[in-house]
Amino acid sequence: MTNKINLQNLTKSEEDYLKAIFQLLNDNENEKVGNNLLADYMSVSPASSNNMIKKLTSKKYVSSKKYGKLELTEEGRLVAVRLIRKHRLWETFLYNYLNFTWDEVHEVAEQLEHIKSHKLIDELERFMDFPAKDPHGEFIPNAQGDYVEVPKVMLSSVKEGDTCKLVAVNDGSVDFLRYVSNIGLMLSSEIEVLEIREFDNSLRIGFENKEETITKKFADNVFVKLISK
Amino acid sequence: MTNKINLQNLTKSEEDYLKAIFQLLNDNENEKVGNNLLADYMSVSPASSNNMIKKLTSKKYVSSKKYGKLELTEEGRLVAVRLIRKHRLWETFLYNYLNFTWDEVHEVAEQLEHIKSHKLIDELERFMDFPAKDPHGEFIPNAQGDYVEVPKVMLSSVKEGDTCKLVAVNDGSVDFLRYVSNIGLMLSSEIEVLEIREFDNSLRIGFENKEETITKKFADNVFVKLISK
DNA sequence: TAGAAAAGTTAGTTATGACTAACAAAATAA
DNA sequence: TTATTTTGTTAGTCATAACTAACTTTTCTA
Repeated sequence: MTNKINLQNLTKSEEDYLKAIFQLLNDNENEKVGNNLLADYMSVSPASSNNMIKKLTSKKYVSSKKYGKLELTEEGRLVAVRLIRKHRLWETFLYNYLNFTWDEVHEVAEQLEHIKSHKLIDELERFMDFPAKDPHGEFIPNAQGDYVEVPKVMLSSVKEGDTCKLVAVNDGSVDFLRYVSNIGLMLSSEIEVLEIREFDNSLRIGFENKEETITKKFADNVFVKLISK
Repeated sequence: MTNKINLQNLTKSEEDYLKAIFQLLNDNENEKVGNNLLADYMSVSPASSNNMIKKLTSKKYVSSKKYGKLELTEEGRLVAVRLIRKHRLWETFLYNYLNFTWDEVHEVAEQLEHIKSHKLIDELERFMDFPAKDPHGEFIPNAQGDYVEVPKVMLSSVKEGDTCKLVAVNDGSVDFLRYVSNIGLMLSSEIEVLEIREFDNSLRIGFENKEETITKKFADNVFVKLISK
């Protein structure tokens, strides 16, 4: 009888849930991550996710109390980070070697990340010469499970010519949110800063074949992550 | 209401069974392929495989009658060949690019073959510049589903220096079978023909770090497939 | 050709991971 | 602070794909 947890013997479903919990905890650093949020993220009923939470809690990958918030144990976190590592390495492979486009990589990587073989993923990483970031600009965790987030910065601090991805907006005002979506920007939009006008600090930005001029105040309220190859 | 069969919507299990039936039909060209053989090959109980046969028959991938022999429909054959195509392309990738050895490739390819993406496999094939054979020397079927077997030849007809794989023995005599296994040869053994002595047509062969001398009569009763890169 | 062995089938059970419907607890608002 | 909404839980059902045990059909063999 051993108390060592076998990280290999998880079902595809269990893996998907652990990754989802990790992502939700990361994306909602301060707010509570609960069952309904998870159910929504996984596109299942709250009953289904509640079942899985119980299972993962009894298997010591998740720590949760009745009606309480969700957290991952050290083992659960490791499983999730390894999945993200695999996902990002495969996305990089598909994008750099197999002519996949930015928007095609995710769906296939979602399948490939569940392939069980340490050698496969480590050799794939070596074959690609240890890439630091995936096609979306996110850091690829190493084999030890070290996870680093690309820092979130204000759009107004991005340099001319750089490309970035919209990850959050300052949601203080409803007007502002409506303004953002009217322009056509949304979460994950890829934005290129075409020109910065020193006169009034306004920015000319390009995204999805459109161009717009935005004010410094607007750019101060939009948060992005830099994408670099 | 359409009568077109969706080749994409099969479970991993259904795919595995279809591939197994295809392999068994190929390996036992004349003999009857039935439920027990399939169960054995899949390492499940006859009840389980019988269930799946019914399901695949109702879905028109398999044609079978009660207590009768198994056959694949055209759709079933196509599913199986596409799986074999994927399996062999992945094996080739693992072997040629990711430092996998001959005996490591199968297990991982067994998982990778179930990834659903036409683009993935066609681009992988292009990336490797359309390889004709996999690391085991088997032909890789094309995207249209054309399947060609590497011909089975007598070991006595293999040229000096060539490498081949044992695929069958002439099983007329129990003595001979015992002789073969005593030497240490078995199905799938990789055999290199080191020397052919013209004096008595005996062969010096190497396999799994061993060397043996065999007679022409012995070599006439061992069937192999040539392996070429 | 009758009886035994092998091959195939059916019935009923189990685990996983979905679902709906009904209910309980917590959080928010009046 | 009570009422209402949101969030979380439980009970019971379904499909997939495995299992065992019992049974039937077919095929061998004496």
